[in-house]
Amino acid sequence: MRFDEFAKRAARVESLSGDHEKTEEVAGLLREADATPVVARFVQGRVFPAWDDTKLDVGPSLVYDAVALAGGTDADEVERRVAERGDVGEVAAEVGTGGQQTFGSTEQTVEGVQEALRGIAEGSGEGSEEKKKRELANLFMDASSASAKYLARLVLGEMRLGVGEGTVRDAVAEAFGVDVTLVERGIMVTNDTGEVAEVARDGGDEALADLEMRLGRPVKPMLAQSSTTENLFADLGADEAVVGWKYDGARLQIHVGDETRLFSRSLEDLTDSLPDVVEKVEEDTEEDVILDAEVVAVGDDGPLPFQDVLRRIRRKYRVEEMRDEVGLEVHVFDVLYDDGAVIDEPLSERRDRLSRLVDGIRGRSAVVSDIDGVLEERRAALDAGHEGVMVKNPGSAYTPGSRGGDWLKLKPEPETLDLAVTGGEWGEGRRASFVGSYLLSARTDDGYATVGKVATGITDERLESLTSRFKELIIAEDGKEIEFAPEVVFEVGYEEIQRSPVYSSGYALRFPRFVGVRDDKAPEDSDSVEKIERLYAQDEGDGR
DNA sequence: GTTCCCCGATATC
DNA sequence: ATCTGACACATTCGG
DNA sequence: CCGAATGTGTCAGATGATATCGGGGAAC
Repeated sequence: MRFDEFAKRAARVESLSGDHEKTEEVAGLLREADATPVVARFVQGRVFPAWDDTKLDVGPSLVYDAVALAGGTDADEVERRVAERGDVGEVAAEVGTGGQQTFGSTEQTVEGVQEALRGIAEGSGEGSEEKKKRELANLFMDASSASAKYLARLVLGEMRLGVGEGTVRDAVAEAFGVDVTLVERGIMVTNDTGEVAEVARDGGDEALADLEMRLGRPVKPMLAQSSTTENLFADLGADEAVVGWKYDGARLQIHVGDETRLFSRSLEDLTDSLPDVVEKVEEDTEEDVILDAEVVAVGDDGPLPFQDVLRRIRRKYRVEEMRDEVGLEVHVFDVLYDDGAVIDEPLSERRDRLSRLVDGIRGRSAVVSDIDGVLEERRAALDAGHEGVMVKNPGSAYTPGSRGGDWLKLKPEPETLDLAVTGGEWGEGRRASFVGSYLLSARTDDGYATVGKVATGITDERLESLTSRFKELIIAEDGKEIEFAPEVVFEVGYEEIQRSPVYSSGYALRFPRFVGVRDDKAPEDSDSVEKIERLYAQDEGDGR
């Protein structure tokens, strides 16, 4: 299939609004394309399957350069236009064709594009960035304007077609007349919609059924939903619950076979950066199992901030030194494979199984039958400096990648601060015509110091009214960045205060969200850096 | 010619 | 991570 | 009893802080 044809079809998918229509359109595309696996990935904005460690290493900046090179402008001009239009794709489409004519006429195929991108991904070493730019620019020059649009989006991983894994799953089933459940299982096990589409096309239901969970091949971890103490048992739909401590670390899927492999939440192989974890696991476990766990950083006085975990995972250099500086603890809380997949067993059985398989590195959990039991565990977890608890349905299976009501997380109510808005940034995509995020500052003795930004928690309607209000307060603009006169105060919710190497106050909010405008407050009445300092110190004292 | 720093990309939450 | 919004589908409400 | 209103689940998209790695280029 020519990439140009793919681009036209993609445009059609994008224009549809109903899920069913989209699914049908994607199904048609999969059926007609000879390069089924490639198309199945491209349609989701993926070039490589999730398990593939190949990275394009191409981001917005490099794309602007390449588009500029192809279109004979400069990167600043491209960036300016992207800020205006809110979409790289559209700018690429315009620039590459001078607004009118198709530049090249090379019949680039979908597979050809994939090959070219693989080539780009593989480049490294001196001069490689320049080479990437040139190769990308060549792709743009060979592309029609429709192609350029989707090519730009593809390399950035944002197709914006409204198509995700669920749509592709249904489309594969429809396109090749196979069972959706088998497709879903296949995707779960392979983590590659491309491969599953091909298997479905060539071998039907039978071939799909042969795909199985295997040691060394990671599976997406099961996810949780947020809940509240009031709704907990109703959300769970059970009268008993398995309550486990929730640790502030990184998710780890541990495969113990001939060798031990560690995978992250997004299926990245983390083994080489965590030799101490491998040792601990091998001391405590038997072979041929897959475990689900969380790693946390620990010091002499209990758990360390999440930032310390980040200093360990994915590290390539000075791994041995760091292992002494930032200690790690593993807390295993589930088992997915024990000489064969056990994900369909109910949690209560897997929990028993787990207690037979591991001992020292098992995370703490208890079975309770009322909210008081849950709160008791949460108190204990918080006192020990951890994040809260996970509450799980004892009868539930392990459903990889899904965020159903079987696992619930219970975090403390978010704290709130009143902060002055001193800046902002123009948005992208559907926020293109709005200020998409706001810079927050806390009071100091002689002015304001920044503590982070907020962007989430704002309704579309509010986004619009805020934008017109803040337009009046613009002092300066630089690219997409805006400076505002400090007049408006936002109430902002957050999870935690952390030390910041970036913001001038020296602190930043973790998971900030917009709660409301404090029209009753002037910026001089906003919260101070001193208060933030105090809150930070207090958190530290609270057993962490 | 080396070393150091900046910044973009990619990952964690 | 967080949040909003769009849609599909199931359940309840109101006449 | 039927159509409208309401609730629930799933998905997509737009955005937060932060750490490391790698390439490029300035400083030495």
